[in-house]
Amino acid sequence: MTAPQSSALVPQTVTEVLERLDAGADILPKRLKQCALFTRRHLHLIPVSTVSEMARASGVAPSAYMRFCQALGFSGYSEMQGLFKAQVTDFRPNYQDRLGNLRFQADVGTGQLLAEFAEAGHKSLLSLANSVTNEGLDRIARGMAQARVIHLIGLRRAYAVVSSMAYLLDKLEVPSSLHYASGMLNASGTIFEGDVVFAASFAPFSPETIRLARESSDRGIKVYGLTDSDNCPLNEFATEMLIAREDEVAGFRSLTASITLTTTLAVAIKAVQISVD
Amino acid sequence: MTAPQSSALVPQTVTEVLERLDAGADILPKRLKQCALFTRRHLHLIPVSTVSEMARASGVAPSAYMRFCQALGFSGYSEMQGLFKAQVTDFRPNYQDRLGNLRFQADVGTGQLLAEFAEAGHKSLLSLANSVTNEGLDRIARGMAQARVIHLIGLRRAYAVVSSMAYLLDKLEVPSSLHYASGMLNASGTIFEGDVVFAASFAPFSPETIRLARESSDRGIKVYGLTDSDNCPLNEFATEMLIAREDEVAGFRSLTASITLTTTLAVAIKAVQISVD
DNA sequence: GGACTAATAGAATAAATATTCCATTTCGTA
DNA sequence: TACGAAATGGAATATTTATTCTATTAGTCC
Repeated sequence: MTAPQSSALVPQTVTEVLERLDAGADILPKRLKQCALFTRRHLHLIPVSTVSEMARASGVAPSAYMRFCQALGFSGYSEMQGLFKAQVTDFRPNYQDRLGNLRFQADVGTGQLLAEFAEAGHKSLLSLANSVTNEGLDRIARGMAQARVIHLIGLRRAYAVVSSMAYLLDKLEVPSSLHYASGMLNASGTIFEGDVVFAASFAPFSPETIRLARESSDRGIKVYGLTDSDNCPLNEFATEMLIAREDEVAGFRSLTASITLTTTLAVAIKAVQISVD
Repeated sequence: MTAPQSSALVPQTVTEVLERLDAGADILPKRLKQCALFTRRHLHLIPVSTVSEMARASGVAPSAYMRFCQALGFSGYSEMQGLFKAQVTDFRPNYQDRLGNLRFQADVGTGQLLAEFAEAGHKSLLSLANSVTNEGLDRIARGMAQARVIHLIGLRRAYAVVSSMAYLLDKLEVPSSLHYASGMLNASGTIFEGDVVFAASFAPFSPETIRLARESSDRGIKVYGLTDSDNCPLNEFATEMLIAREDEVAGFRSLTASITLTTTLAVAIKAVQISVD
């Protein structure tokens, strides 16, 4: 009469589901085992998929997947999906209330904070796509692609940006050199004609970054700059500038736009080099 | 006769939806503006919610939310939801030849490349909001807030992530220490009881990061981890794990989700410390 | 302040989806 | 190999959910 009660009560947490999944892997019949195997590896699909989709992806009939859910202790797919959807929905703090200024307050949930930073990220990316021109980025990519070595400079908040760029350029086998603070005093001795400098500096601008970039420029080295502000000192002598503005949350900025831009630039540089061959 | 064609063609990307959302905020009628406002802040709910749920959460009737979707250019809610479901579904495509893709990209132009990385960023942020739970992040923030010193470990692609975190924690006056590759052999001598380790490791996982984290764990130090994959070795012994999946463009990933997450975490840690005082 | 237009909410309908049922196949056992 | 029990896939049904329609309300222009 009632549904198969193979394993007692219905799972209340994702962890419980995982346990039953692992336990069932041995005892379940063929088709149901397929379901367990696929589901185990694609848990993230559950909240956004229909039974038919999960069934097809597992290589079984919808009715088989149905029986699989029941073997796990659920009444059906809907109940199981509900558990996984809750995982996502859970996030939602309080609907209608407007954000306001979230200062450091105990009652501001961490999830809300993540939502704010994600939101800021979306805005930053939109603003980036609107402010950086195709031509400008293209000119810079072409300019930098011709360099013997690309020298990367960036301190404080900009350091993560240039270091990620250094990693990517290295993987792409584009010769580059990352300048650390400690080595910067005499670093200009390692920069030669035919090289280019890529300097990232956000307000308030680190004097050391500016100085090394300016010295290089004075010696005829091409300097490309990345900043977040119109009045960056690099403007005075840089061959070309990029601007990436980051939206802020409670006074803090992520690096979403900057790193997206430098990642693009690194790949574009390699693309130019390949297309020239 | 046909559905309202208020804004030309149907949006094909998350970026386009966001743009129309922002544009519409001014010109839309009252109820539809409510939809836009709520939706803008809760994009991650779309793939797992029904029209009725989105409508109720926005404070409007289902039919109003329906008209909202059409005002955005979609035929209805299902079409819009389809676009967002695809973000979480189409994740791991096929590992293709990177250079082959690059050659293709070179033809398309640098601006197109930036648009694609921006789009990937939007997707990654959505996926982040989908997969990280409020409670998990909160537990980690509380756990790390109690540390005497936070030790940050990350190599290769993860290095930029932890170094940006180090900068931010320093600004927030949260004691932390960034471990470089060169100092890692004897680094565990600097990690004491009462400290915590935050290790970031993306596939393929650097053995050095894993080893230092494991050694610390063996000595009773709490280890928190950040990765991009379900089968990260840190899983075996970490107190708690965070997962940030990055969408890729032609085989390359930015760090959008990871840095957004660690930025949030850093601020949350400080918030917890302040609220305890 | 009245007439027109746009917008709205709720009810009606259409479509998609979950769930069950049952004839058939497969598998283990004697 | 023959028997029974379990498992399976496809079709039928029930339920949920999206979408459209329409009467009513709110807003605007003259």
